[in-house]
Amino acid sequence: MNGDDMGNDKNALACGKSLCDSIDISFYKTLFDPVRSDILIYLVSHGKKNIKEISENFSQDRSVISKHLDLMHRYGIVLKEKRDRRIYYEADSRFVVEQFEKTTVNLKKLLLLSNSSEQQDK
Amino acid sequence: MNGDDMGNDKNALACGKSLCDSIDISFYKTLFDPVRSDILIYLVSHGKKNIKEISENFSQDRSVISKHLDLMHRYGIVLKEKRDRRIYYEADSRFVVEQFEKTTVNLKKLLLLSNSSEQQDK
DNA sequence: TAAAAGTATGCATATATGCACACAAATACC
DNA sequence: GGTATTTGTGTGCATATATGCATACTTTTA
Repeated sequence: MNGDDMGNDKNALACGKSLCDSIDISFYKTLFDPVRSDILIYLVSHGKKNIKEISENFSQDRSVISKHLDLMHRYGIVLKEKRDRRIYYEADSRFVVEQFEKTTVNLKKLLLLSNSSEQQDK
Repeated sequence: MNGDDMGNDKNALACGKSLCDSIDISFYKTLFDPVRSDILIYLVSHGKKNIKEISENFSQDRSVISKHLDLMHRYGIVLKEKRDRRIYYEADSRFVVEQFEKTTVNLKKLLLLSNSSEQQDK
């Protein structure tokens, strides 16, 4: 980005919001990993499971699954619950769906906004 | 995934669909890259632009921007149109929004489906 | 004290990104 | 027409990030 055309020809970010601002990219990057999305589906269809149970159904090591779940938990994709010596994970389906709904609304605003001034592209 | 418990204790994929099946993960991985989402926003707010114009507004080299746009075009995020010696790219906002809407619907089916049979986890 | 469950660490590999440059194709200019 | 310039792409290399494995460690419980 050249400094000299900031403010008139503007860089992508100058004209309001960026996707990064209005959307939690990290959430989607976390969700759209093959292993993690498989874990999510596994949890959706099997209910609460601990890491040992999960890793027995995947080719990856316990330590790997543990890190994936930590990421997923950090972004709200799964819930964590300690019971006796185990930590049970559970898909937070409602939250995930809500994120998508929210993002869809934001995207409409962000992407279709300029339709009025730019409308019939061709 | 152990082969011996396929079909009873099931791996994540055995129990119906996976996220990968019903959702175009590559589309989202392509979209949720900082540079590419910035390019998308740039195109949304500036209309049709060629690679030279775009790369002048980003810090990356033309060749880098070219590759990003190629990826974006492959997944339908941008439209391509050749005019004289230039190739103009344009955000396909409608398509992007449609993808999100479709995915939201799929996710609801996929993630909230098991609510009835799963609510009492255990 | 031993086993189970989860996590942290170091290392190896895979993938993604970016740069610099060379190249191809189309056009502009003499 | 022939040459130079513009525009976009392909390639090789370097770096950054992500993923996975093996292992050691902590904590809890049997």
